[in-house]
Amino acid sequence: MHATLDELFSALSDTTRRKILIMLLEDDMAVTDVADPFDMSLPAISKHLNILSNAGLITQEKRGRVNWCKLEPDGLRNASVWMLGFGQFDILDIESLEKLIETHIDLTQTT
Amino acid sequence: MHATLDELFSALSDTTRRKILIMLLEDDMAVTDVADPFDMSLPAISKHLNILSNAGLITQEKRGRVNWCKLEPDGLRNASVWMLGFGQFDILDIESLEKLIETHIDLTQTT
DNA sequence: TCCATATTTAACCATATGGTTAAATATGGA
DNA sequence: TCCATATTTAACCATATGGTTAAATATGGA
Repeated sequence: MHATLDELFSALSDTTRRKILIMLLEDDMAVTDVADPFDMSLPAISKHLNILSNAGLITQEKRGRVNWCKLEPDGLRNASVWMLGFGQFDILDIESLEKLIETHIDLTQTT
Repeated sequence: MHATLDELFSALSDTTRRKILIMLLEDDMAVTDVADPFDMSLPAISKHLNILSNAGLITQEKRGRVNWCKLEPDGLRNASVWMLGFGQFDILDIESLEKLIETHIDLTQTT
């Protein structure tokens, strides 16, 4: 269940897989629909989805014939934590970060 | 000069390379000294350092016989930005994030 | 029952990756 | 000048990665 950092960063190191993640940010999708925008065979996409699953970045739930792919938001946590520990916040522009957090708090408080 | 996200995440996907980055967080180091704690040949380390260079995560400066390796703090920026865009801040614990920022501001203001 | 749809598995292939050892290169210093 | 030190380059190797096509599998629906 615990994906390693190797698996995580490795999963993120492919453009196709990052695109898939961004697509899934929008909504859950069936494998065939994930594959649609790519100029690549279905088995290739299927493999990419497996890699994302093993990295803990998505989960797949089979309902009937359809395998629904769902983003696993916790998946990035370990990579994020590593970057935090590494000191990414010395790098990022602090103002935009604070804005982001305010936005987040707003969103949290309206729930 | 511009490392791709593929190169960046790929460079981060190896434990040896992540360890090297953490070592360089401490101080600049010669190639031989970087290699020392690893149970691996010098050419292997040399290759890893090249990968880190190409990913923009370190720079190397040759002074005399010695090739000094230096962390490139901007290197992580693109990866960080991608993760931000991806919405990592919905994931992370906001309180600890705020503490981090306060710490950062303190550090910034004492300079 | 039988065909269509959704997806995975199997077998394969070319190239990339991460390591090795041996040799080459370049600088420092006696 | 000549040896030691620091590092890279070359040639090689086994395994991983990212793709392919063909076949298998499983469910849905007429």
